[in-house]
Amino acid sequence: MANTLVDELRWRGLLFDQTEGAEAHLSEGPVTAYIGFDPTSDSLHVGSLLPIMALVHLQRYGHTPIGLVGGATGMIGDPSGKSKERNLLDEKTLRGNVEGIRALLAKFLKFDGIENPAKLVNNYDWFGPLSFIEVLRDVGKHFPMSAMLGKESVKRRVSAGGISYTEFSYMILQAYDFLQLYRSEGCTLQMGGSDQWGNITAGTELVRRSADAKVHGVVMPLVTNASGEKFGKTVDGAVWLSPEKTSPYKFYQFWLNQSDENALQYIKFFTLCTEEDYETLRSAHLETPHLREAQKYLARDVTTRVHGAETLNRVERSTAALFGGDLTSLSANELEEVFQEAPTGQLPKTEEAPGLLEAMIAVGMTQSKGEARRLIKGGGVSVNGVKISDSQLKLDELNPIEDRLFILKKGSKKYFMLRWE
RNA sequence: GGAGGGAUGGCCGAGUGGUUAAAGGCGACGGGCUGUAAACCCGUUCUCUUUCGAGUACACAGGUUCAAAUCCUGUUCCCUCCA
Repeated sequence: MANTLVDELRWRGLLFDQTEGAEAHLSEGPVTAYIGFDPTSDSLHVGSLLPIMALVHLQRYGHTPIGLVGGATGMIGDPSGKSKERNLLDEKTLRGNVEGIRALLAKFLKFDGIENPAKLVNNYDWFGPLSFIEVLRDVGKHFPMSAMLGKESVKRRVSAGGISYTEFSYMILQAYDFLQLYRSEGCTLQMGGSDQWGNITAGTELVRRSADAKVHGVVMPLVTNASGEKFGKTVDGAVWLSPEKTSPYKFYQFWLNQSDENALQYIKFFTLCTEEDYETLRSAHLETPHLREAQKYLARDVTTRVHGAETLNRVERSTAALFGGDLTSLSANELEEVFQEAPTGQLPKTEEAPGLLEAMIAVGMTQSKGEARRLIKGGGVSVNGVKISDSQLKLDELNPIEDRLFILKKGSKKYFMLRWE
């Protein structure tokens, strides 16, 4: 372990910017720090993993981490990094989302049994009872218009077509969070992604002006892949942390399929790998890149932390069966277990067996028979591990497993399951 | 308010009466190579049809013509310039 939190963040490449004196402040002793999470969905996606890891690092270095869920700010919408005005969520939806986030954070942080237990707060608790008049009088007074208009997030939105008063006010709310946590918890540090810099400094300003205290901000880089695209988005959409939204199998595969460069970077970002172990792994990876040890390490580590060791085990067994293993060595029941996350279709056993083309449509592999035919012609389809070249085949000619199950494969890694019973 | 330009397949973009289901690019999908990678190479990419072929399609609604994405009229939407 590095000597201090800042050193730790630095070698991991997680230190993007910090307010003046932040590093000194952190080295003086344990501090209380917070990071905000946006509850616009009931699950966080992998993009939120970085701030979560930041809380974890805080706790490891003896600081007290506070996770703040924006029950109130989520109703407003942060204009940072957004090009459009957001839809507002109702209170009930938000409450549900907050609960989901609480459950998730519990997997990463210790909430009791140690000297610096993590805390979770919801800013709706203090914004709910607060009146508009109070905000304008006590908080708004400390915000010069010129400073607000000068914020990058505001400028970009104004020139991109406008911003509503509601979202314009967002920074005031986030700043007030900091003030509130400073007063009630002695919180002196806010962390976040670099897109939060404007909001964070709004907070340190507010605390300085209204409580006459020096508090700090530390921001982390935004995670992008090697080609600069936003991290965590795939063609199927975001990669979520909850198993209901993104299956553990897909989750594991997401990490496993990272490029060499990204994998090494992400190990520093998303695992607790020590610097020594990292260097060992890195040189091993550079020497034998085809073994993809970095990807495997990354996928195992993150999947275990998010979904648990048991789930990792299951996912790895599926992976072994799918890549390199022999499907037909498994029983129908085992296959159903392995492919429980694959798209599944069903066809009835009729007098005349349905054709393969129909089956492909039934499991959602293709939209039309023409497309199915072309795919077979191109050599992109296997059934129960056997590559198909004849699109006229009927199901009874394709050796159903235990006379009722087909595993269809499209391309090299997309699987579909067909029940024929 | 005045003048002009435009709307083509998931996206960009050729095409101004007949070999145009519509060039080219991107994306997507499949194959090869490989490490379940990157790069690269090849193929496919409206629907139905084994093939032949048929149907639908170039903003929308009509019209001219043997024949229209292409010409005409109206409608809707977008853009640029002037005031």
